[in-house]
Amino acid sequence: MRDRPLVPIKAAVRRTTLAVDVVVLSPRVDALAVLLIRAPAGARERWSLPWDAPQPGEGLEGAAARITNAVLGAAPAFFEQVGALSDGRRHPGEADVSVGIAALSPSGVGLPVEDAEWFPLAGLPALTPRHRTIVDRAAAVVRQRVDQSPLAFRLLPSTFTLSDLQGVYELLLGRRLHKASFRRALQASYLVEPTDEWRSEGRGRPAQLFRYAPKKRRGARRGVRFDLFTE
Amino acid sequence: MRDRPLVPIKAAVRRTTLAVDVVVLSPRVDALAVLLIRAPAGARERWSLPWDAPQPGEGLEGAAARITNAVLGAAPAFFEQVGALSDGRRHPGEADVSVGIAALSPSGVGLPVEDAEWFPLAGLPALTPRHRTIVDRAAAVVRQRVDQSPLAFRLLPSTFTLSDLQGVYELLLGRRLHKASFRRALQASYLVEPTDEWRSEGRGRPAQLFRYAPKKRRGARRGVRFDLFTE
DNA sequence: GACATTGGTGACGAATTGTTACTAATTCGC
DNA sequence: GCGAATTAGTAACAATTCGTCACCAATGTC
Repeated sequence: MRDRPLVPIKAAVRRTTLAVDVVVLSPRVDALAVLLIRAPAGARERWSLPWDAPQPGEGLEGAAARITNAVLGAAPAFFEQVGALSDGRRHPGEADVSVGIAALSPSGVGLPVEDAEWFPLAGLPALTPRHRTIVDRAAAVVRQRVDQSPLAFRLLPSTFTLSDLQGVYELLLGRRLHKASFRRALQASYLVEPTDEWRSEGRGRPAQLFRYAPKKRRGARRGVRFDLFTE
Repeated sequence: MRDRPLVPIKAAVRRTTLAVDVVVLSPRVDALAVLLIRAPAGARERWSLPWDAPQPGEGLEGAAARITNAVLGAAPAFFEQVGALSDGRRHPGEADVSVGIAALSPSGVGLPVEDAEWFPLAGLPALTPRHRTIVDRAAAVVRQRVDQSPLAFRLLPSTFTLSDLQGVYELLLGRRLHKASFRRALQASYLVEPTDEWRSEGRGRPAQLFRYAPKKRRGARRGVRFDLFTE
């Protein structure tokens, strides 16, 4: 405690450069895909996440929506911040600070502009170190939020089959789920209600269509779980 | 898709003012407390979170450590980002963007400087709107991370009783836990190991001391839980 | 009509969880 | 010294949840 200032810190703002870096995720052909843009010639990495500085008066999520719209032609269906990074590592615009944002976009919505392309999450080209971190965190955040937020429903049309829904969950979580267990948990959650429509799609029995209709239920607070500590 | 630019966005950094706002949380007399600093005379709110702009070359967590040290005289035991806010709402330093950081400090470590004081989380004085949001999010983040991160152990000395540990969990979660269930879950988690020391503290049977010693265990991946959707 | 394919559910054993109730070791009051 | 109070620690039971298997239903294909 010797070298602590005797008076409270004198806080002062400083000017820094800030970037919003967006990880647009979308289900494409049975895998989650990330939207990347071609870097200008001469850059060390040939691809990067879409990014920009936020406009004055524009919120961070607003900037993410604008950026997604500029690259994909459609606003994302869901956002989640991934964290702010100021690690001094390389960024395409040499921004001092990056705010990473995960954005989810339903498949079939929007079309990438000429210099943008979908890449499967599992097979991305080289990115700047900071972008690489942001992508990894975005995937982790999505996996963590998928059962606490109606995120999966934003990737589906307003009515959908339970198999569709399970497919989205499997894509987002990156693993297979057991059909009976999935439906039982869904039943218990009161998140969907059946419509009286059915959809026949090729072979197999037609599936009933459901819609997202969350009902209030008392918070089921469990004991401590002591999940896997990643640290 | 009409009004979408025909070429990929030309990203450009802009200069903005950035603040790191720290929510220092610490167990004080059976409640979680937040460290606030007295605002300069004339400010609309009389108290605020400790904050500052990050120094050049200093990371965001580094800034949070420096700020905490300046106000408390001790570095925090744990950090977690709470998110970046650029909502245009009021901030003591009129920063364009705030990065909120939750910092945990063990009780009994450090001493607030003259113009700083602990307030119980449940009874805070008025803060600027942005600071109020950051505090609320910090509490939520801590509650969410407490069973995924060895955060509770950072608030305890290297050896502790299981009652101590349960008390910290209850403080962080803001609710009581059942003794037998807590211990069974802890047993199953292989996070602690007993020492051969015992501590007799006033009346009652002496308690065995434990230490934090996480053992590797295979990731227990469960099915989907469909937790409470807050949205 | 047999069969492949997809949708949907009942039911059973295993594992987990919430709770009660008990035993153990100590201090306090008298 | 001795019982009451207090805190630590655990066994055991009931209820619930979870993972899985097995099956039935409805459709298209041959």
